[in-house]
Amino acid sequence: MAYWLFKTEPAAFSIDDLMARPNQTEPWDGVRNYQARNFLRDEVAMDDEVLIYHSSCNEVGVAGIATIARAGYPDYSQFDPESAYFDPKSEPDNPRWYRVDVLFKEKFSQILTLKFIKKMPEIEQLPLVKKGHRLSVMPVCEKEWNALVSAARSPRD
DNA sequence: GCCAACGTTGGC
DNA sequence: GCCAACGTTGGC
Repeated sequence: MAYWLFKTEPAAFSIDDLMARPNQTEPWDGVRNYQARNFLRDEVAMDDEVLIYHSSCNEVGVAGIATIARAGYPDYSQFDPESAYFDPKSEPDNPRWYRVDVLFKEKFSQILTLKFIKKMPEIEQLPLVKKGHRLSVMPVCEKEWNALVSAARSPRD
């Protein structure tokens, strides 16, 4: 069992959108970064747990938890010329981009803000807090996962 | 909207 | 294989 953090812009897709989906499940598509792709294709596994992180919005931070309902498989949007994620250089017999399915698990009553996370002493290696990081799918170690989840569930100012 | 940091592209 | 130019990310 591994832990992850996935970023999303809530204006496009938020934890509330995931909660409202039929079966509360959604394909996590549109990831177009090779390092993130490698995680989705090779490492993210069924039943892994995922922090859903809201970026580029009013309240930047971790909004809730999802689990992996399906491990990596080709992201069909890369072959759809109508899609914003269309990639003309990707070949159907050798897909360049992968996605997973996520299942809603929990919405925190309060966003665990990036500002708060940066002040947590337990958070040392999470790529999120490194300067200039741009990774949209990243691993979270167990110690940091536990610290983040317990902070997110605790009342704070 | 700004802009620093970063990843990707493509000419050589 | 180098590296400048370009496009994107993402916090503020």
